[in-house]
Amino acid sequence: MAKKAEYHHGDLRNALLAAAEEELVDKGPEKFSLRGCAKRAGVSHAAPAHHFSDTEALLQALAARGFARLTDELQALQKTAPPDPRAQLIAAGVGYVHFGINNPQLFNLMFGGHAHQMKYEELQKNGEATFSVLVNSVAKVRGQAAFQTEEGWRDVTALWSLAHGYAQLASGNKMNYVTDRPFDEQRPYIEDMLLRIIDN
Amino acid sequence: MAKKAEYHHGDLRNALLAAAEEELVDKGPEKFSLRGCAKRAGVSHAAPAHHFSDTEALLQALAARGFARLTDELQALQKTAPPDPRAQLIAAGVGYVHFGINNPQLFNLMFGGHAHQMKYEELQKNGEATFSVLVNSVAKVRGQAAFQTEEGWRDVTALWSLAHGYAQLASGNKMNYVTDRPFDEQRPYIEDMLLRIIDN
DNA sequence: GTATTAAATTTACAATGTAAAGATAATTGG
DNA sequence: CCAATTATCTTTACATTGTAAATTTAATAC
Repeated sequence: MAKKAEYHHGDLRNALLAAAEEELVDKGPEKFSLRGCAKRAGVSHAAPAHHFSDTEALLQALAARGFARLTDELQALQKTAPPDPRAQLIAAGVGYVHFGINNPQLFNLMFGGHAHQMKYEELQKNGEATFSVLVNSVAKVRGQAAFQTEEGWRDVTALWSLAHGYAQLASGNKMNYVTDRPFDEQRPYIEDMLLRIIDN
Repeated sequence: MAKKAEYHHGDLRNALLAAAEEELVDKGPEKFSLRGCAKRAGVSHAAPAHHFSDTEALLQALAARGFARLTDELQALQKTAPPDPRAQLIAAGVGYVHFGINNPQLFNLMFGGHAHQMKYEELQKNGEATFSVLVNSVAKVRGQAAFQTEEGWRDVTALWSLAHGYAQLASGNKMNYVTDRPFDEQRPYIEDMLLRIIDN
């Protein structure tokens, strides 16, 4: 529990993850630098090596953390939402979009990589946890038996795709005609889109 | 029209763009290197500077080219599809997904950046051209008057979001439960999802 | 309290992006 | 047709980066 800058940081791993997110947010994925993260955390440039095998490992850990945070946010939103299944599902969908719009760089990191599944299982696991929030919400609307047919999976796929696509297009400034507006004005449109799928 | 390796390449700009795509595809966005592109094109590592101000400019030009190719593919698909408006729209939507799945790194480059709009207007322009294929297709289904109300824009937003989200989730290995199958097996599901939105 | 281990630093090096200066080919104007 | 100019590419140079190795310092274990 050291306060001053000392030889042993105490919690450098987490500090580096926080620093990496800052670095990512204000320098962008291209200009991102490991040495920059170390500087932000107040340690030498080689210190990260003791906690992350290389830059990629740090970024993947950050992505994994992003999924964990997204899962938490969705669950928190569902707790404050009305308990009926449709409202719960809408809460998750809107929360998903909200997260993407508010964390564009992190969101992109989380979904930008390819073929990293095997290598970083924590990332895989946390991603699946997020996914299961959605799946469970659909199950509560459609009934558990839905997933014995393929229709339940189609619902999940369509809902997830819709929310995800909107989130990325919005956060990437590809739909300025709608995303120039504050989020609370977008919310009814998002809800409407999601409901169109739920209500077939 | 020189064949042998000579001092003046003749068409280095295009050769570099082709090299950059190769480099991106088989090294990935992290390990991507400008010097690697130069080597692939068979020129010195400083040659690219005469055609692109920096690495970012090369990547943005590649993204712009990606949008141009996507637009072409969509229009080509629409020419072979049945002429009725719904089939035309479906062709564009399915083609969009197909492009994303077959060009995951390029697709990600095209949609991964942020705040580059002002700087690289060709990218902006080509992106809008792709977008207009979708908009026009929706207009032909709904009637031109649709865009005087907000409902037409909602259709566009929902369709685009759905296609885009599916494409990215699929190409990022986040939906293996469906994307492990060959594309022709996915096609009817994709069409079904798009139709669900078109048919309200 | 010493030995061992963990956590950080310092040093070193190869790879990269980019700038500057030089070399070579293409083009232009007479 | 030839000199001069311009465009295109190379060579050289340098700061930044990622990562490995050796070293130092603190924490832990016996």
